[in-house]
Amino acid sequence: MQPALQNAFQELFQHTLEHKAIAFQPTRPEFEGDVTINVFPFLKVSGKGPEQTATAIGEHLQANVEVVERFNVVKGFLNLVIADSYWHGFLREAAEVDILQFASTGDQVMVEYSSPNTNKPLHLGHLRNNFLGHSVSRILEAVGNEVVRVQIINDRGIHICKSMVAWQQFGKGETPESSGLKGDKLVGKYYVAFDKAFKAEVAEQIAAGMKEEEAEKQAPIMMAAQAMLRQWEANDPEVRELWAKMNHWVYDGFNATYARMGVAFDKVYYESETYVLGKKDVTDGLERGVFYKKDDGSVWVDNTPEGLDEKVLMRGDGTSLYMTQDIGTATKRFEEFPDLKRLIYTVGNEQDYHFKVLFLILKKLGYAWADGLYHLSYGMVDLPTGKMKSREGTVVDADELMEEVVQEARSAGEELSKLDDFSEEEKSALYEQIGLAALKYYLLKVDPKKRMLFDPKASIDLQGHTGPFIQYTYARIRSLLRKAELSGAGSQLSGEKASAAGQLTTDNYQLLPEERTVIKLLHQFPAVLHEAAARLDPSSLANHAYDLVKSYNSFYQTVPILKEEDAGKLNFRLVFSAAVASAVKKSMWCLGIEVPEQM
RNA sequence: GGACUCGUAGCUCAAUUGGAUAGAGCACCUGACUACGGAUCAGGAGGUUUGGGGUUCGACUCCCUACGGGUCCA
Repeated sequence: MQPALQNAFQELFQHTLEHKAIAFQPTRPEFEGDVTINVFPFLKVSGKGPEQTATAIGEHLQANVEVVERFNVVKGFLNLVIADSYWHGFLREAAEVDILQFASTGDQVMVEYSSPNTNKPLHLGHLRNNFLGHSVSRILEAVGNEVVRVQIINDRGIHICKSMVAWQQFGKGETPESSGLKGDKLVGKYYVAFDKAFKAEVAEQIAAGMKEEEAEKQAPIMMAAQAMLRQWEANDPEVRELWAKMNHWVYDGFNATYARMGVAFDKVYYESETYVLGKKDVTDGLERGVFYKKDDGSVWVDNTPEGLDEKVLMRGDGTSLYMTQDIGTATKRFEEFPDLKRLIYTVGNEQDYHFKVLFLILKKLGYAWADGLYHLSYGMVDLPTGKMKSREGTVVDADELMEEVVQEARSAGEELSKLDDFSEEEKSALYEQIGLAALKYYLLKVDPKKRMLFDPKASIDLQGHTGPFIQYTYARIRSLLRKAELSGAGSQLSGEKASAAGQLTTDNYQLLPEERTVIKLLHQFPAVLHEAAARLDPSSLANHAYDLVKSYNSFYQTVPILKEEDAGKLNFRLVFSAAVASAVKKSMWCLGIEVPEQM
C-alpha cells in the first residue's frame, strides 16, 4: 500500500513521497471506508484543491491496487474501501500464527523495577511500579527481545537501622514465626515503633525546654540508630547478624507479595553490595578532567552547559552519594551483561532530574552504552483523600489491597453462581485471577507518565472498562468454541490448531459491518503492540484490547454464530471468534493478566 | 530563587502524537425475541478541552501569558 501511494505521487505529481510523510489512519465510523488518507499536507505538491487531489489519488489507487475496491472523498479526506478478500487473507493468517509474537531482534534489554526499601512493606505505589515494569518486560519480549528483569533492594542505611534498634528495645525476640506476622510487616511495625518512640523523646525534651532541632539530634533512640549504622559500616558481627536476620524476614515477606502479584526477577542487586561502587568512575573522571575538585576535597560535575546544575559526586571525606553508587551500578551491569542494548529504569517521576543527571554523567564519562539508558518515569498514585503519606497512615498496603479485590471478585462470583461444576480450589484460583485482573488493568490502563487517582471502589469494579470485562469476553468465546466442537458444528475443524482456531473454508464470504469493525481492530493489534513497545507504554495496548472486546461483544449480541445454518458463515464466525480470543489472551499476557476458560 | 510537569463531561480516563462533528467507563434515565453465557448489548442526557492571546488550510495537541495543582534541585 505504501509503495502504491508513492507510485501514485510519482506518476500524478512527479513527486517522490517520503516514507515518513505517509500517514494512514482508520476511517471514522460515520463514513464509508476502512483506511483514510488526509491529503491536506500534499496540496503544495499536487498544486490542486483538496477534493481534486484526493480524487486523483483515489482513482490511481483503485486502478493499480487490487485490494482497493472503491473510494470516496469528503473534504480533504480520501476514504478507501478495502476488499473482503484482503480481510479473509488476514484472518487466515491470524488463525495460523500468533499475530502478537514477532521474530527475535537478537537484542538483550534489562528492565529494572520494584526496588523497594527493606524497612516497610510494599504499598500501592509499588503495585503500579511492578505491574508497569513487568508488563513492559512482557511487551519487549513479545516484539522479540530477550529481557533481563532486575531490581535493586535498598537494604542498608539509617532506615533499616531504625527498625533494628526498635526491635532490640521493644521486640522481646519477636519473630515472624512467633507472631504469625509476615516478615516485612513485622519489620515495618518496628519502623513505626521507632518513629513513635523518637517523637515521644523529642516531645519530652521540648517540654523540658530544649529547642526542637536540638531535641531531635539528641534523642537517645536516634543516636542509637546512628551508632548502629556506624557499627554496620565497621562490620560489627553482631549488628551484621541482626541486620541479615531482619532483612531476610523482609525478603520472605516481599517474595510472598511478588508471588501473588505474579512478578519475578532474574537477578536481584543489593545496595549493601553496590554502595561502594562508582568511586573508581569518579576518580577516573576527575583525572580526565570531566569532573573537578573543590577546596574542601569534594568532587563535582558541572552540568550548566547542558542547562542543568552543578552536582556533588563525592563528599570531601570520600563518602559517596546516591549518584555515585548509581554510576557504579550501571557500569557493573554493563560489565556483567556486555551484550545489553538497553537498560530501563522503572522509577517514579520525582526522580526525573536525578536520572537526567545520571545519564548525562555516564555519557560524559564516555560510555558508549549510555545512549541505551532510559528512565521509565511514571506518575504517582493519589488517593481520594490526597497523597499517600506514611506518617498519616494513609498508605494503601499491597497485600491488603490484593486480598480486598480478590474478595470482591468472590462475592460477585458467588452472587452470579455460574460455577456449580467448580471445586473450591478452582473457584479460589478463578477469583484470584479475576480480582488481580481488575487491579492490574485499573493501574495499567492509564498512561504511565501521568499521575493517577486511585479510587478503591472503581478498582474493584468488574464491569465497564475493566480487566474482568475483557476476561469475560474471552471466557465466553472459549465456551462458544467448546460448544461448537461438542455439537459437531465445528466438524470442519480438524487437526491440532483446529481445536482452537480452525481453518477458513471459504474465501467469498461477504463481511457484515459488525465483523468488519472487529477484524479491523484485530488487524491494528500488531501495530499497537509495536507502538507500546516503542513507547514503553502498556496503556495503549490495554485500551486497544478493550476496544476489541467491546466491538466483539456488539457483534456477538447481534449476529448468530452457533445458530447460523449456513456452514460457510458458521465456519467463518468460529474462526473469527477464535482469532479474537487468542489475540486477547496474548495482549492480556503482555499486561501480566491471566484469562480464564470459564467464569 | 531556579528547573520540570499536569489542567479534557459531575467523577475516572481516551483522543492514531498537528487532522473530519473531542470519545469511553462510572454515576443518572430508557429499552433488549426466557438469553449461542445478561459479569452482555442498544439508546438518551452530559463539553467554550482552566482563562486570554498567537502560529496555520487545520490546535486538546506547538509558542507566549495569567490562574490553579504536583514534583525536583539547593
